[in-house]
Amino acid sequence: MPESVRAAVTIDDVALAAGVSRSTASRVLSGAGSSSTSAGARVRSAAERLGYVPNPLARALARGEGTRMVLGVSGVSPDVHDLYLGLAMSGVAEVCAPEGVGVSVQWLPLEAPDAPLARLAEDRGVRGVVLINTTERVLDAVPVGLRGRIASIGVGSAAVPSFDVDNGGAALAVISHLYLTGRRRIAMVTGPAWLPCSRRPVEVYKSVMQSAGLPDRIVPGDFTAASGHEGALEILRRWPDTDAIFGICDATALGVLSALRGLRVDVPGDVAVAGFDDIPFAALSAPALTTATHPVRQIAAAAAGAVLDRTAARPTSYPSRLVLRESA
Amino acid sequence: MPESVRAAVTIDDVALAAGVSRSTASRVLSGAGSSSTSAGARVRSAAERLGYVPNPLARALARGEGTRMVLGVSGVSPDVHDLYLGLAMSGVAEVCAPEGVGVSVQWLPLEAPDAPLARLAEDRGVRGVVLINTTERVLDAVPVGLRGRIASIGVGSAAVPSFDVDNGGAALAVISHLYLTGRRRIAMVTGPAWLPCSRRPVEVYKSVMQSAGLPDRIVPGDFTAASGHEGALEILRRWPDTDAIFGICDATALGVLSALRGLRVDVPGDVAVAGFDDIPFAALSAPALTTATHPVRQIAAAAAGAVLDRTAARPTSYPSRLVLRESA
DNA sequence: CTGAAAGCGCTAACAA
DNA sequence: TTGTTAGCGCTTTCAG
Repeated sequence: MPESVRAAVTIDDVALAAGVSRSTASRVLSGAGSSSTSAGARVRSAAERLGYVPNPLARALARGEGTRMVLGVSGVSPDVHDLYLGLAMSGVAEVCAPEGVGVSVQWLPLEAPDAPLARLAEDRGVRGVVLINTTERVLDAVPVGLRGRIASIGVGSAAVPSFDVDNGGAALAVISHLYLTGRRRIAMVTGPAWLPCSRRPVEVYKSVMQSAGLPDRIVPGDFTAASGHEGALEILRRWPDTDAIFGICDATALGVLSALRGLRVDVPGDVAVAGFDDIPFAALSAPALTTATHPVRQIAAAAAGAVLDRTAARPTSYPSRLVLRESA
Repeated sequence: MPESVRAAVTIDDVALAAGVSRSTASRVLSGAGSSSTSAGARVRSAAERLGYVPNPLARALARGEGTRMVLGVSGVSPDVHDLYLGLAMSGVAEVCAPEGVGVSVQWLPLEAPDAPLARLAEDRGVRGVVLINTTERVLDAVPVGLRGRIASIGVGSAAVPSFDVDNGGAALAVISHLYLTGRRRIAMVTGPAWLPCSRRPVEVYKSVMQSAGLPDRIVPGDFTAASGHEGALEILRRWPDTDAIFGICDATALGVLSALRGLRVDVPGDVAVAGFDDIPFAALSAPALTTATHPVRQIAAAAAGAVLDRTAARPTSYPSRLVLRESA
C-alpha cells in the first residue's frame, strides 16, 4: 500500500476515485441510507485500494456521538487496585476499540452520584456509560440524557439494562457443595451492605440454611481480604464449632484462609472455605481455593456492546461454574 | 445552574455573552494566542456562568489530534488477565480523562509489531501511544507518525522516552537482603527472554553472585505463577541445596511458594523466597511474600502525561521499596 | 489585541 | 438512488 505513506485519505478522495458524490460514498461506507449495488461496489473497492480509514472523530462530531465509554464505578472511595475493575475495563476496551472509542473511569460517590452522572450526560465526548457496583441510588440518578446509552454490570432498572453473573446460582452451587460434603455449621462473610448484587448470595445462603433447618452465621465484610481475615476471626469467636466459611468473593475467602492459618485451623479438615470469582490467585493459595467462576470480562464486553449498539438490550444473566479445589 | 438543563452550551454562546468574537473566546479558553486581560476576564466569567464545557471532539478535530490513548502491549499473545495491565490502564485512564481522552489496548505481536503500529499512527482518532513490555523490535518499528506522542513503560530509545521502575535497584535490594540474611545458594526464576526490562534483574543477580564468588542458578520463566512452580521444581532438582529463590515477579514467586509447599520444604526455614511487584496477594500467601514495590500505576500515569503534554520528557526511573514479610 | 473567514472530515436533511 | 447544501463545535491563519 504505497499511498499509506501520504497523509490521511479522506472520504472525498474515495468519492472522487469512485466517481460518486461524497454523500454516496458516505452512505455506502457508513451503511446508512440506500445505494445502488454498482455504486456500492465502486466505492468499496476505491476505499480498499486507497486504504481509507474513517476518522472516528469527524464521524462522531457529525453524528453527535461521543468517543469515550465511561465506566461509572460506585463505591465509598475510588478503589484503583480492584482487579475486578481492571478486567471490566479490559473487556469494555476490547469491544470499543474497533469503533474508535476509548474508555475511562469515573468514580460515583455512594451518597452523591448525581453530579458526576449529570456531568457525564452533558459531556459531548461521552459515548455512553457502563455502570459497575451499581446501587439503587445510582439507578435513580440516571439523567434522561443518558437514556439508551447506559447499561449496568449488576442491578438494572426499566431504563438501565442489566448484565450480570448469576449471583444466586453461583452462591447456591457453592453452598450446596458445602452442604453436600457434610458441612452443617456454615458461616458466611458478606459484601458491603450498600451493594445490591452482594445481597443475592446472602439471601441464597439464608434460604438454604433455613430450609435445612440450620441457623445462619453471618458476618459483614467489604470484598477485601482484610475483611475476610477479621470476619473469620469473629466467626470462630462467636461460633467456635463452625465447619465451613463461605466468602462472598475470592479476596475475602483468601483473607479467611490466612486467618485460619494463623489460628492453626486445618482447612478443609476442620473448616472448609469457599469463595467466588475464581481469580488467578485462587489456585495458588494454601490450600487452593474452591470457588465459582465469574466471567467479568465477558459481561463487561456485553454491556459495552449493548451501549454501542444503542439496542434495547434486555437483562442478561451469565452462568457461573463451580471450581472444586482443595479448600472445600 | 439552571441553564445546564438546556442542551450543550457552545463557545459561540460564551462569546456572545461576553461580547467578543468566537475567536477571542477560543483564544482565552484554549490558552493559545494572546488576549487582553479585560476580554479574558469577561470570557472566563461568561463561560463559568453558562457552565461551558468544551466539546473534546470538536476541539480534537480542529486541532488534528485524537481522543484515544492506546496502550501498545507486546507479548506472544494477548494476555487480558494480566493484572499489571489493569493497573497501567487505570493509571493512564486517570490522567487522560480530564482531557476527554479515553484509553484502549492494542496487542503488538512479538514478531510483527510493525503493521499494528503503522495503523495506530494513521488512525486520526489516536492521540498517542504508551508502550508496555516494550521490546527493541517495537522501538525500531515506531513510525515517524508517532514521533513526539509515544512513550514507553520499560526500555526506551532516542525517539521514545522511557518511564520505568528502577528494576536494577529493586533486584539489588531483594538479593542483598537474601545475602545479608545468610543465604548463599541463591537461585532465580527469570522472566521471558524477549522482555528487555526483565533482563536487568537477571544481570544484577549475576553480578551480585559473581562478586560474592558464588555460582549462579538460573531457570527461565515467563512471569506466570506456573513458570514459578515449575521453575522451583527444576531448581530443587538441579541444585538440591538451594537456600533461596528469587522470583522475577510476585506471580512467579507465588508459584515458587506453591511448589515448595507441595514438596514440604519449609519457607523460609529451608528456602527463602522473594518476589517483586508487591501485588495485593503477596501479603496473603502462606508464608506472606517478601518483595519490593512496583508503582506501575504511577509510572503509567506519568508516561501518559508526557504523551498528552507532547513535552520532550526525559527517561524517568521510579524507586522501588523493599517489603519484608515472612518468606525471606 | 481582535474579528472575519476558512476549514478539520464526516453525516444528514432536502430536493432532484 | 443520487448530488447539493448545511452544518457538528472548535481552532487558526490572516487582515485590520
